[in-house]
Amino acid sequence: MGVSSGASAIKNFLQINPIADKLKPTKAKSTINTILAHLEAGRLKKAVSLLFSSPFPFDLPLYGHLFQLCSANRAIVEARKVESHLISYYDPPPTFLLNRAIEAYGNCRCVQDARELFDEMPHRDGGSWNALITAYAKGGFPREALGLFLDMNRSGVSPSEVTFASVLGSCGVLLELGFARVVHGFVVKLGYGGNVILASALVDVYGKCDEIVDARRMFDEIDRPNAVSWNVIVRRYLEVGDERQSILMFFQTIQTGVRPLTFTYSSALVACSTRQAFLEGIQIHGIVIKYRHEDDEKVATSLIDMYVKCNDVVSARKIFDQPSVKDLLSWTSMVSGYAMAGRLKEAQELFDKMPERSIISWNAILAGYVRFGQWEEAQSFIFKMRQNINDADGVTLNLVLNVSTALSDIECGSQAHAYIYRHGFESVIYVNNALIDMYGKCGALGRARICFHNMSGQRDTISWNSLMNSLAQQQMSMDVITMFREMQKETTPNEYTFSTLLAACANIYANNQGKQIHGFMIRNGYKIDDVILSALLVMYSKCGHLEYALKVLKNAKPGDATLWNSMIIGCCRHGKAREALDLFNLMKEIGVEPDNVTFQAVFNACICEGFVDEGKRYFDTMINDYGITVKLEHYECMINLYTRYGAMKELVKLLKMPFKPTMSMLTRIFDACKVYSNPRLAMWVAKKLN
DNA sequence: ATAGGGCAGT
Repeated sequence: MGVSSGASAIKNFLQINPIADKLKPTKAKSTINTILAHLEAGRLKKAVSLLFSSPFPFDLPLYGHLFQLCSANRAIVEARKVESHLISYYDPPPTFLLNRAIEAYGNCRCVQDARELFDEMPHRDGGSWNALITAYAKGGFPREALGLFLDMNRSGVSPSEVTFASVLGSCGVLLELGFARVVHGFVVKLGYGGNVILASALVDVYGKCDEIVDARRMFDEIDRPNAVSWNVIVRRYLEVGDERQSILMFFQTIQTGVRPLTFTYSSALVACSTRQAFLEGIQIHGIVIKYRHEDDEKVATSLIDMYVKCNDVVSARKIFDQPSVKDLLSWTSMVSGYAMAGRLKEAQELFDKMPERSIISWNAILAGYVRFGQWEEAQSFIFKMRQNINDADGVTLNLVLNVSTALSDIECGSQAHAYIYRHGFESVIYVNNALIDMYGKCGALGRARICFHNMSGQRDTISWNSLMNSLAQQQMSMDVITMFREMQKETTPNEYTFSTLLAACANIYANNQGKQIHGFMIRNGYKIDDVILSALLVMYSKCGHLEYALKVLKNAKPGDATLWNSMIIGCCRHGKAREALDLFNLMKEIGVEPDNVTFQAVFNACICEGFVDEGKRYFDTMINDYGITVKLEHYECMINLYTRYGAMKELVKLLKMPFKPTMSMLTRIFDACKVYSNPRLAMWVAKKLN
């Protein structure tokens, strides 16, 4: 605002004061005392109505005082009365008081009143612009606030620090990065660069606009960041997904000696939860205690949640048991803690004790049953939910659909579908995706397709994956490959897409397509994780490209038997039994622990090549050296091996197994008895068959 | 004048 407008305010004051003095009778003295008494007692309404009914002007400071109180109490009617009184007895009214009036209207969220007064006032100064811009910014009209800022500059009034604060706030809401940069230049040019509040506001805008590097640069320029500055940088790091930096900045806050805001703990603790940073979480807990923030409900809930997410339910419970921190959210947090740890009985018990429950509390329990595959319990819980609350949200429906899918209960799924339709959850993408998944996995591909088509225009990668996955499971491999082409016109595939796609290629031995997909992934920089590696290996080995499969195996991190199993099975399938056994020996050398599937594959290799003695040795090794429990499948392999190559003595010994021989085993043995003429064993089999 | 938190699923 500068000197000139300040001077004009004083000039106004001097001009009108003599008039006011002339009009002020003794009666005013007693009235003003009554008004002050009302104000003292907090009776703003009475004070204003007395003012309003007094047909004479009062001292200017009284108006200022009244406007401020109207602001604080959001008393719009009173604010209008005070303004009306002021302009009736002072012509022109002093600008600084009208500015207070604009502020009051702004705080009452009556932008229209603020604007009208601003337009009608005889003299405007910088304060008037500030008041109006702030009114718009706070009133939820950030766009208009920015427009006014431009008008202000055009009219030659120079913005103050206060203006910039409001304007930067509005830039943050609108994610107006370009505007913010211009304002930043302005701030520096006018010499406000050292203002902590403005600098913090800039950190905030840059962070909100995802320009976290600029945000940090700005932050580092602040000489003495205050608690808000630290809060902003911790929060912004969290929201761009850099939890590590968020935590680091929190600890720097402490090192600088700044007492964190309670909000800041929440951000830092959420960061710990996401990263499962247990040790850091404990340290933050210590700081919470040091600064006596442990009784804050929100801080406590964040702590509980941090412990829960770091799998320390006991510590979570200790905080929860402190008397002052129990509210709906901490209850729910604790219940969810037990549920997610698989301690569903304890979760249920605590849930039953809750003084009140939200839909989130209900969902927490249901989510526990779903996560741990307790489908029957989940189903009866859903039933209980229906009886107790007449409410479901997107998460509930998603969970209900998961249960339906797992139980192949298309009836339950269709009921959920009807609910979704009636309550308008069709616009929720992940609910729709769950529907596609449910119908697809229940075998109702037609209905899955209908859901898929109904959400055209709002489909995401998961929608495509769901349908493709169901198609692949039902051997419609060509459709999967066709859909992949369609998919790329609309959205981007992810790792999950490729594992489905590669499985489909493997199913129909489409190794050319498989190879193309592999190349596509490499060219487009997709992460080749364990799941993809396994899918690639299965695809190559199934299609007989054993050399490619081997390359994949070499690139995988050692130690995972599954990949080796696929490789060994692939060798067997293509008549390379010797290589299969070499691989097994290599596995041993490298130190990869074989599992029961590995041995099944090894036995199959022996069957292919007629390695009877070797097969027997591997069988003994499995039991004696690896301590693997012999499963029926292993006996099946060995019986297959011995019968095919007439190792009747070994066969008889093997039949002392702890399983009842299956029908297919018995027929196989019986046939072998005929070929290798073993009437005694044949009799034994015949007896079993009867 | 700046910021403005915590619980359910994906």
